Formats: sequence, C-alpha cells, structure tokens
Amino acid sequence: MKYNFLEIEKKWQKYWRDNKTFKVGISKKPKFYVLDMFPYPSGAGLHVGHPLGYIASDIVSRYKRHKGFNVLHPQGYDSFGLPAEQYAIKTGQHPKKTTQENIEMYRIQLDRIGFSFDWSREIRTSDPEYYKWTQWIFIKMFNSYYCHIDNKAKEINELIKSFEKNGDKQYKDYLDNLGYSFSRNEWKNFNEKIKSDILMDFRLAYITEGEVNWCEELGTVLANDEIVNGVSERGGYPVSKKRVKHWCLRISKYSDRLLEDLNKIDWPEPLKEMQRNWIGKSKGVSLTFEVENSKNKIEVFTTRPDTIFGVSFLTVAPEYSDLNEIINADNRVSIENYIKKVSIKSERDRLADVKIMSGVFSGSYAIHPFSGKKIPIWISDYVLGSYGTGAVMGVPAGDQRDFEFAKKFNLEIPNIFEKINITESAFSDKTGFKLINSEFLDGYDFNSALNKIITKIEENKIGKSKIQYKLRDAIFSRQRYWGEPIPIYYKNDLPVHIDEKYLPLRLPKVDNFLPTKNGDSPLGNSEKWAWDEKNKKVTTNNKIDNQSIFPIELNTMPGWAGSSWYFYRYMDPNNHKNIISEKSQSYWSDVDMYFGGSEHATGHLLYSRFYQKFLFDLGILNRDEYAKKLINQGMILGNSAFIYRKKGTSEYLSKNLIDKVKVEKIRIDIKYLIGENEVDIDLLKYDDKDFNKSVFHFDNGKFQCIRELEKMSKSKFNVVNPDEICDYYGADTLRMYEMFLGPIEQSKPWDTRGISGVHSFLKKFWNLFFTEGKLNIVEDEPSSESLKSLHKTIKKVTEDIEKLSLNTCISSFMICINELSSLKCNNINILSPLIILISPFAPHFAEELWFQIGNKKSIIDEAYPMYDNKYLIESDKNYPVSFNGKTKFTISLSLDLNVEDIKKAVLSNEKTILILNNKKPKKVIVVHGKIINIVV
RNA sequence: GCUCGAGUGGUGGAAUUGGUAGACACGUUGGACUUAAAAUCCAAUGAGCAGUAAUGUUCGUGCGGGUUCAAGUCCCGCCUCGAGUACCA
Repeated sequence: MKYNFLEIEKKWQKYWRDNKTFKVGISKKPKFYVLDMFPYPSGAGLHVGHPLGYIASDIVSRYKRHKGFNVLHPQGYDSFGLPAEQYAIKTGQHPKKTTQENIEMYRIQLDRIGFSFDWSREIRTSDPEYYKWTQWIFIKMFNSYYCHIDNKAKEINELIKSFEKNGDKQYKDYLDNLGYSFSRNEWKNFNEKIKSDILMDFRLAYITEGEVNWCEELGTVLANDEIVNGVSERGGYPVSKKRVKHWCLRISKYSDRLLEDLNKIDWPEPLKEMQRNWIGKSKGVSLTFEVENSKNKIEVFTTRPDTIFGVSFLTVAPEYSDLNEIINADNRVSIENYIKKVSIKSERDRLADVKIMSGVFSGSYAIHPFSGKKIPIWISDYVLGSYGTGAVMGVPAGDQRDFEFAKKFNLEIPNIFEKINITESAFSDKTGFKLINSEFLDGYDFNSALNKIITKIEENKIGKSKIQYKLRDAIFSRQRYWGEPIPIYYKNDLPVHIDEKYLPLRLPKVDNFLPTKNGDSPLGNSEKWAWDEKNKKVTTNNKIDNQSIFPIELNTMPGWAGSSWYFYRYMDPNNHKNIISEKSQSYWSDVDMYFGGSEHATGHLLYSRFYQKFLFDLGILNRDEYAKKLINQGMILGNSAFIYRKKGTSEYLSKNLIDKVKVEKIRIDIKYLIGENEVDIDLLKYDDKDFNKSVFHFDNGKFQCIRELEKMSKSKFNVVNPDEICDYYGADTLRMYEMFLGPIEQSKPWDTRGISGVHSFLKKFWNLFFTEGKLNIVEDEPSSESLKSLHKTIKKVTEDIEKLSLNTCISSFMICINELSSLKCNNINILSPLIILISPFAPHFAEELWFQIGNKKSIIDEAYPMYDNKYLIESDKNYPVSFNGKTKFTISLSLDLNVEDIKKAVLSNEKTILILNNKKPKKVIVVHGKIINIVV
C-alpha cells in the first residue's frame, strides 16, 4: 500500500467531523486550555505563515489529550472591525456578505490542515448573540467607577450613595482637580446635567470631548496603538488631530495593576517589556509655579526636581487647558496663529519635525518658587498636552530638548553642574555630578539632592511626589459601520444606557455603510436608529420627540472590544442567560497556553488584561489574569522579488548594471520567477502593459532579479498558499515541515525546497509497515537496539514538546526512523507506540496507520507512551580524550570504572603514550561519564 | 536616541549545569536502479595544508581581550543585524 496522503487526509477529516472527535465538555479529567489568537477573515485567505501558531498549538493540544487531559482547543473569528470592513469597501460589497464568505473560505482552508478545533464552540464577534455580551460589558463599565480606596472597580451606585451621604468627602482630591466641591445637600439639589457630568468623570466608560487621532482616509478615530510611525496601522494613511466627542475606557486607572501583575504571568520577556514601556511609569514630583500679577498657577511634572535651580523658562503645550489665562494681550494674534499652525500638523509631520524646535512667548512670567526670579512662560508643541500636566519646567542645562529650545530662542542657560561643560549639549546623566548655583542644594549629588528638594517642596506646600504613567485612556468610538453599536441613547442630550435585558442592540440596516470624510458615523444613514423608551425597542428616526423616543449613539466599538474577552465565551458559548456559567468558569478556569503574535503586545494583549481585571473586580470572573503562559510564534518570511528600473524611464536593468545609474526597485510577483532569480520576461510583458515598451538588459542572456526576505503578505506578491502544499505533499507534511523550520518563536524564511526531506521521512516511516504493498508486521520480542531507539525517542520527544522545542522533536523522529530502517524493524511493539508519538504532528498519517494495524477506534485518546530507563542505560561510555582541551581520540570504557581506574586505562593506552612521547602529563582531569582531559 | 533580542558550514538550524561544535534536513558532488525522467537507495560534504590512500595536521561559533584543565556557552570592551518605541519632561 502506498502512502496516499490525499485520500487518507480526506478520509480522516471526514471521520473526525462525523464522529465529533474534537467536541469536549466538562468532565472528571483535568482540564487544559490551549488558545490561538482568532483570525480576522481578511479575504486574502491563508498563507503558509498563518497556520504556524495553529500547528504548534494543535500539537500541544493533541499531546495533552494523549496525556489524559480534557483539552479545550477552540477557534473562532474576529469578524468585526476595520480589516473586514476595508475589504468589503474595496470589493464594493456589504461587510456582512464578505465576512460570511471569507469565514467559509477560512474554514475550508483550516480544515484541510487537520486541526483538532472544537468547532461546536465557534464564536464570531460580529454575531449578535456574541456582541450582546460585548455590549453588556460596556454597560458594566459605564456603570462602574474606580475606587481609589479599595483600588478596584465598583458599581457607580456606591459612588452615588457616598455623594448622597458624605458629599465630596471621600473623593475630595480627585473632585478638587476637576473643579468640583459639594456637600451632600448640594449634591441632592444638583440638576440631572450636573450630576451626569460629575459621574461621567468617574465612569470607566465615559464620553468626552477632546483631541483624537483622526484618520480621514479611513474616516475614523484611531487608538494610539493603531497608529504606527504617524500613519494608520491599517493602510498606512495619514493621521491628524481633531477635536470630537468620543467614548473612552478609563484603562489608565489600571496602569499600576497592569504593570505589577506582569510578574504573575509566564509571558515572553520582550513582550512584557513592551507593555512596561507602553504603560511608562515614572516617578517624580508635581510642582506649582505662581504666575506674575495673576491668580493663575502652573503645575508642572518633573522627574528631576533636583535641577530646580536650573529652570530658566516654563513651557506649556498648545493644547494647555488654561492657556487663555496666560496669554498676554499684546501677543494674542501671533500666539493664536502659532496654535493654529501646530494643530493642523499631521502626526507624521510632527514626527518629522522632532528636531526642529518651534514656539512662541506667552507674554507672561512665572515666579521661581525658591529664588523668586521671573521666568518667561513659553508655548511650544514639544510639550504634549496629554502627558503629565501639559506644562514643563525648562532646565536647559539638564535636558537636551530644553537646551535646544533655549538655544533657538536665546533663553538663559544657567549651569548647575560643577565642572561640567554644557556649551554643546545638556548633561542629563543622573550620576557623576555635584550641583552648583543651587542655593541649599549646592554640593549635593543626584540622590541626596532629590531627597532634600522633595522634603522642601512638600514642606512649602508647593507640590508633592507623583507617579506618572504614559498609558492613556483608550479611545473607544469608531465612526464606522462594521462594529458593535454602543448601547447608549441620548435623553435630553445626557447619555443613558439601554437596559441589559434588551440587548443585543443590533446593527441597523443601512444603504450606505461607507465611512464619511467629515467624521459622521454611517449609522446615521439608517432610518431606523432611535430608542423607544416606553416600548423598549429600536424605532425610526423621524419619531424622535425627546419625550420618550431618543436618538441612539452613532459610533460603533473598535475591533478590540470583541477580542478582549472572547476566550471566556469559548468556555460556554451558547449560554443565553449569562456571559459564562459559574460551572463552566470554575472548570475551565483560564488559558493554560496562549499562542499568538507579538504585534498585539500593546493592543489586544493589554486591553484584554484590562477587561479581565475589570470583570474580576466586579466578581464576574474569578481570576485577574487570563493566560498563564503566552507563546509568541515568529513570522514566516516570504521571498519577495524585485527588478530594477532606471529612474524615470521604463528601462529595466539587471543587477550587475545597477551601480552605474539611479534606479528604482520594482516589486514583482514571485510567480514570474523561473528558477532561483531569473524572471520570465514574457510573463511580465503579458501581465503588465507597461513592460511592453520596456527595454531589458540581460546578464548572460537571462534577466535577473534580486530577492529579499519580507513578511508574507498578499500585497508583497510573495505568499505561498498552504493549499498548494497540501495538494502536493499533504497536510501532515506541511504541519511537520512548518515545525521543522526552526524554533517556534523565531521568524524564519519559507523555503519550499526543504519540504521534500520531511515528506520522504513520512514515506520512510510508512514503508516500515509494508512490503510489496502488503502490511507486513511481526509481534515477537523486539531487539534491544530497536527498544533503545524507541525509548530514547519517547524520552526526547516528550521533553521537547514540554519545552515547545518542536523542531528538535522532528529531528528525533527522523533519527529514530533512520535507525529502525537500517534495522529493518517491522515489529509492532516498536512501531505502535511510535504511531501515537507522531500523531500530534501528523494526525491523518497516524490515524491511518493505527487503523491499518487493526485498531477500530481513533488514536486521539490513546495513552501517550512512557519511556523506560532500563532500555536507555549504557554500560560503556565512549570517552573523548583531549590533550590541553583538544580532542585527539576516543576510548570506550565501562561506566563502572572509577576515576582512578579510568586514569590508569587512559595513561596506559598506546595512543596516549604515542602522543605524550615520554613527556609527563602535568594533570589528568576525568569527569566521570563525560570527558578526559590530559594537561601536558 | 532609548529598550529588548540575535550573530554557528553554501542554506534552515542542533549542541544538558562550561565537557567530542556543526545533530537533523536542504543543497551540492559521485554512484546504483531506469531506454529516459521521476521516485527510491548508497557514499562524500566546515575551510586549508600534506599524502595515491588509510591518515595526519592547522584554523574555525561576528571582532578584541579575560577567567578556566576545558568557552558557541561565563566576564569586560566593541561591531553588525532585527524588533519595539519615539519630543513621556
């Protein structure tokens, strides 16, 4: 019988489907939860890079199942959000339709690779039965606030009770900062609007007006993590600042817990580091400067209060809230011009202008809190409105930006560091200096100055120690169609949430779902988008009377709303009453292994931890972290091909001609390649009419291109489709080859040439069972060599799977099968455990062989073989004998010999005598069972 | 600039607590089978030098030092590449 993988794979995929082999439920067995980041169905289909993580997680799942665990290994689709919608827009179809089609295509592709997903638990974030709960969580956030006393989220009702009982007492500092102060009676007498406004400053989901990242091309607002290098992550479109009303999640309240709890989880260190940087905790002091001839004060945040006597100016951001109070009437016009100029700068321009300082003098002065000197107040966009207080103290001697600013505008640069030259640049080290010109801090170093000044500042009540975070609240509104509607309506302009009972608030039908350039949401195009408060249902817009029928929020939620909690829904996907049952949660608990890319470090992986902590605070979830262990699989890189064109012409040059002229790189589809890096010009000409007019320059009669490794992507024309590999070699070969490429967490190039080695390994394994097409196996006592080979392999493969070193597992399999082939082993007692051993890697292959040797049931629940040390014990060791550390020969000695006997044996060996040539060794080192080293 | 990670044959990559560097595979070369090709099997394969050969010998894990009987692995100083981040005061 031949290894007919196409037939075998089809047969077992059908068997698994018919027998619901991968369906799991709560049982007495211990649980193990293996999770993949679910895909967004993009329309381009899968390429060979996508399944890498899925294959690894599938191997672990199947392995754990053999080990006796009840394995939860679900899959679903992140089907709301920008990528799905962009694809729909590009192809001119409704996103509902394209999403459905893309999911179907994904499913076919995924099934071909033989994954053991329990599809009965499939979820889709765009399914109303799912997003009902995404909306439910939003309402919980809307109805919660962060209690700074207990350091956790609580229901907003408790806050209201506190206001009713104690007025602003418990939250005095916080309310002070917001400019509120009230007694309990005053609270009771506040009108609805004021109450709503005050509570809005506490809610974890809140609406606010402010500057956001606006992407005109996408027609929506973006969160910070959705912008890369000043352009949108999706599509690479420019992003600018815009003032709009939008919903936010108060994730910043969780900064410290998100940071601290990183210590609790086994996630890759680089990824944790990214989250730490993103959260960006820094310790410093906030410090108040009086403004001359004014009641106004300016609060700055600094991590270097020790440099206070180096202050020669203050700078505030153009967005600074009290800017108007500071502006001196004389300068008003030029200042307003400056602010206008700055605000229309795109994010990308700002990044490009980093080194060019700009700013304008406000016309006002502050008073130095210690020296009493007059300090000019400047306005500049090198200060960020959204970080700290939006104002900084300028210390040109100690900060490079302040230094450059001072130089540019001819401001004073007082030196406060003894014997340090600051004529060229600022000195920003925290060590190696003593302060001068600093009154009571003269002669102090960093640490002692810091202690002294903080005490002084607090004594004088002009500031206090403060911890500052970079993490900002997450912008939650998207002016797009394809997302979860926000379950809020506006009663007399005040936001009110739709009662949980009436969820889901379904996405309305609209004729035009395209995003608008002006920032209006496409949901506004719906005729039926008003809330009937009496009848508790959605109704048509023209009935809005602001008595009982009110407009509904037009923005939708961002893509990450649905993906921040999906792993819990898999535990109990069809629960209509609750987000998850207590029973399911206490059994499945949390994720044991989570596989996904590190590109989600500061997006999904941070938001989901925040959601987790929030739901934990409310007692809805039992744990405050959801994934014990995270594995970042690397990317598979594709081989992109380029040809060179003489700049501004349609003349194409080969690579040996490119040095002489200016050229531009033109990307071409790898399907035009013939051989290593030769291009089929006829194909090129045929495909792109531009090439017709072209002049080609040849190398040795052949047109050459150059190749570069890049992330695989349809837009780079370098994708390899897994279906092709499945057609040609089979899914089992694809699975094994992807693992064989290298360590799972590493990025590595795809090279189809190497695949034949894995494929012939499977054939070799297969051929051990058959002679001349017929099953030929024996059942007698196996030879000791074959037993040794088997047990060595069981040991190594088991250890390596536990370490997730899957590439070396495959090497071990190859070594074993090579050994058994030369032993001509066809003993069932050896081969049968090997089939189980390989089944997580090549499941169809294993099922078929398992069936061929006479088993009636699927191999999936067979107990994983155990190794027995007795087959592995060696009696001899082939010792390497080295002279001064250089190995010269090996000598086989019994492991029973003690060190002295070994020394004797080695020194009396004729090769030793020959090499020593009558010299006396200075020292002989014997490490038992390892090595012998003779020092001459 | 800052933070993190990585540099091993022609290629992807192996190498336990420091203990025979290059496992396994690709590629290449030679051979067997075949009318031929594919497939399969066998052998060689880090580089250099000497030898018909068995073999011997030198150099080799980015570079320069160091610790050690012994360093890809540990320490110090550099270089290069990759990822993340970017006016965060």
